[in-house]
Amino acid sequence: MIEIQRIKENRAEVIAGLKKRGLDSEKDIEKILIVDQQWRDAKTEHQETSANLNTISKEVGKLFSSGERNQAEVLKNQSVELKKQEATQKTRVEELQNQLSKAIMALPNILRPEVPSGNDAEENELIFESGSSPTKESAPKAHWDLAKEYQLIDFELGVKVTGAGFPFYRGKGAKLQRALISFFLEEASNAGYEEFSSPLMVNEESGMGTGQLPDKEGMMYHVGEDDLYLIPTAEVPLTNMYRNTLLPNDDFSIKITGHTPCFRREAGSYGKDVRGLNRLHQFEKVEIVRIEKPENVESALKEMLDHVKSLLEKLGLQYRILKLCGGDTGFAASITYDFEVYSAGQDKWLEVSSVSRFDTFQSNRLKLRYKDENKKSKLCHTLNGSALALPRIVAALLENNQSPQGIKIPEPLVPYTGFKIIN
RNA sequence: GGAGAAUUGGCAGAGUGGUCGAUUGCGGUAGUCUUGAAAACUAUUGUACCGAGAGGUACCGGGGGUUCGAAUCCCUCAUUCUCCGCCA
Repeated sequence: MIEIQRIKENRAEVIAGLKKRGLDSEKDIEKILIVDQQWRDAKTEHQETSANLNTISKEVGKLFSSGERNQAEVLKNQSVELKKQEATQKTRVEELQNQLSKAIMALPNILRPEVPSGNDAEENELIFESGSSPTKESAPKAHWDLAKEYQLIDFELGVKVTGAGFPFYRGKGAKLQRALISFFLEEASNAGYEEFSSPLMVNEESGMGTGQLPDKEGMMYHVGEDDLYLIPTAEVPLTNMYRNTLLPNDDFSIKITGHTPCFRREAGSYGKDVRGLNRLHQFEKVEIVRIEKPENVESALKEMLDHVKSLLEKLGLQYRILKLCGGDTGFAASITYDFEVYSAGQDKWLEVSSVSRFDTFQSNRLKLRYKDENKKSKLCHTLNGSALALPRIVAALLENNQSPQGIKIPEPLVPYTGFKIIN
């Protein structure tokens, strides 16, 4: 949620920031400012009436206790009218308030100046590309064939038991997955992130806090009977731990990590994009989350990017980094960097991490604040990133490390898998 | 799932219809005293919002209601604890 203060003070900048998303927000902004003013006026008026009412009530109390019944009755009758007025004003304030917050909630985050303009993934900006794939095969196989050949993943079994997009991992496939999770968590720990194991379902308030609700309701599985949502990413529980929090000073830099399965409905996906491990309804991911004061955000972001880079390098994967253009950047983010690994068998780039800063967009919804050096409350900044999402990493490892002898496990991963090759 | 008890400021804990945003203790902050510290004493110490300001409004688990007036009465939901049932 954009801060109303920001809209008021930097109207042009806000409109420009939204324009980069292809949004013509001028009229919406205009309306927000009008409703905001109406709300303020109504609120002031209502408060005055309340103050009057309070004064009268106290007066009545005094008269009663000093025995002046008649006088008290007169005042009581007076207050009846005022009370009606107060109720009407209150309703109006609430209406305006709702209208206002709805309008503001509907606005996506303002993009940072360095975000390139553009409509879709085609126009993302390539900012880094690493070396080449280690595979020596002239016609490398796709991971779904390799998974079958070595009995690592069983897609059909998943369809039988649950449905498409819920595969079984088995044998060395399951172990590889477990090894990757441990490896990523350990790397995050070493980088100073505190590990959490979180709930996998969240309530509606949490969905609101990080911005999945109300805008992207359809992405999450909803358990109707208990009104809970299966998390689409660990970001939701990890960030919402800090909902309604006022940090006591500005001496903080919160770094948390966690592994969770992620559940996504992925309605409307089809074709080769969903083949094999490319897009699943349930997948494992290790997430890193940071809560920072504004001064530290830039360096935190760089640190996170370096962290993800180092993971991919340790795994020996060919990868590239994209700075997403306006049209491709998510609702809540002010800037996003995507990491993609090269998948030799499919000759395709697969997204394995998305590192974003949200500025105060989430913390405003979350009411996550800190006291600055002048003891004033200010909104924290939040950032998060995948480090990393598993299935596509598995896909890339299988495809890039294949050889006639089998699939070679990258050196740093061997202590976690307990085997060096899948054959 | 059933029965009972509870939920008050950073913590502990008073308060059952009328200057209660809330007694008190601890803690925090500032000061006095001290060479320094401790102790003692004094003062201060919640959050959000409206208002140019003076000031005002709201908040005693959440929501609703009764009343001129609610922390206090009523309804409802949530959470915690105890007992029973069930269970990894």
